[in-house]
Amino acid sequence: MPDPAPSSSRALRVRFAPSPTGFLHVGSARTFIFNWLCARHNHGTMILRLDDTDVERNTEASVQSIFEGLRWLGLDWDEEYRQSERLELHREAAFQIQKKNFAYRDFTPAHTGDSEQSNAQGAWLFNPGMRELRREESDRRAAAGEPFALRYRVPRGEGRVLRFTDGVYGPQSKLADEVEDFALLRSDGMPTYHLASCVDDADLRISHIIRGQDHLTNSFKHLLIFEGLGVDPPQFAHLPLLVAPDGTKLSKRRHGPVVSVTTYRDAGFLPQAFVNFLCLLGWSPKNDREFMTLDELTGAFTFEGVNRANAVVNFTDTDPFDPKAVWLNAEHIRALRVDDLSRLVQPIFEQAGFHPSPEKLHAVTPLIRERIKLLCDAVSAADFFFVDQLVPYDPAELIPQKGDAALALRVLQTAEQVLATTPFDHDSLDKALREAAASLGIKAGPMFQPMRVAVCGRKNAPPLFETLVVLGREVCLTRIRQAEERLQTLA
RNA sequence: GGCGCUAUCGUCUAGGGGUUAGGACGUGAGAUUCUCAAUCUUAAAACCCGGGUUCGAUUCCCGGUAGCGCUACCA
Repeated sequence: MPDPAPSSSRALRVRFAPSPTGFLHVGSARTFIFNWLCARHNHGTMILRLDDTDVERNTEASVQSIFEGLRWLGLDWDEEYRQSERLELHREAAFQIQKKNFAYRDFTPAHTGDSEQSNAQGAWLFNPGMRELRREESDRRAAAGEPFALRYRVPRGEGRVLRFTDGVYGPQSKLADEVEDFALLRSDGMPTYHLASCVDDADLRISHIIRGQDHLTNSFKHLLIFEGLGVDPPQFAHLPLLVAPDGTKLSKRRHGPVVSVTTYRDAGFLPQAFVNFLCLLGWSPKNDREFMTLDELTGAFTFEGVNRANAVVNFTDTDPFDPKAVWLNAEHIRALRVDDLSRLVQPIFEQAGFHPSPEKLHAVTPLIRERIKLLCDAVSAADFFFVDQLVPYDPAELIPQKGDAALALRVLQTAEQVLATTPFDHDSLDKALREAAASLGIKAGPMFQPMRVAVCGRKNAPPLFETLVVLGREVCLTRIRQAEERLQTLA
């Protein structure tokens, strides 16, 4: 083991340690974010460690998908490790723990029964006979090749109380007698999660372990391992879990793609909005602020702000995203500069089969910025700017509320004349079209609605004059003439 | 079953021995506007239950209940 003498003033080092058994899950992403916030807030070191000791379930594809997710979040890390490359360290540590008599060999065959049933009568603590096996016999059986698991020799019968102060949950204690003799090494010689994790945390001089609350009770075991290793344990801080509306822990199996961060990315969430949303789940700056930039989050982050109850991510079958996440995303979109939004939305239009020039897109962007909640909404909000031919619409939509086809036709004919002769800028069009309405003896509404439908192909669209300007005179005139023809078909 | 953790509007949360229990999302109504959106105003909506401590508990303590987690040679 490396230098085991940490000082209380050692540098802050935190780690995010996902096991690559699938895509990056929103709960994991949140754990990563809180670790990152803690690191950056305290000018510490952020470490990414892939806990990939479970060869059965780990895949390289998962590793890639985790990187993909993290890259999208846009949060960095300073050091990177793979647990599978540190196997020797773990084995050596296990050997040292055993040597110090903090662990013993258990030759009992692996437990295969239904664990629920075996737990029904009470907690299993250790396999009788194995804890007290004489050293010589244990050595002999091991030398003879008999498989064994290495178990921690949890202190018993001395009333020992295990204690630590959690950064979120406060003082924690548990009777050592109630902790089972957990495994350190499996009978195939591979380290368990508990061992590998603690050995690496010690070796990497992790100062704060920030992880999901599902590890809260595991921390007592980890305390014991650190003791066996002869190092001071790090500080612990557990985060409340993210749960589904039914209260169960978010899981890939039960809840599907809604728990994958790539689902949010693909739906057009902004990473900063997603991060903002996740931070607000189980944490509060306590000042009623909700919309926050990464810098603001970093500045405001403290463990005191972390809530202790699980947080529900509110999705349904029809709507996979929490309404608050969507709202925050809209807020972040509105906060974007036109340049940036325009650049983000470009690939989305490309995917949808539109190929707007950057200039045109730049002109369209301000018209849709306040009208979209997700980036992908941009296509349905602005497609009419980029098509050659409007998709057919119901000509009846051209007729204003209190009017008839004849009025609509007069409006369009008047509009056609105005558009043909007026300078094509916002203010001129505004003035000329309002005057035209007045000359027809109608209000702005009945004047603009037929025009809007004619030009956009639908009733709900961005403001008319801006739209006309972006579309350009020729396109507007063409579409208005087409609308007039469509109107004829009604009569 | 054992152990641990948790409990404020539907959801995310603030608060805390005496408050009209605050904000936000969502929902309803209204205002504004050329539609939509945005914006503004407004309404409905919460302290799990029972004991105790106290002049007074939603807040502190205990119990119950419920939920979650751990209870694997998974992580």
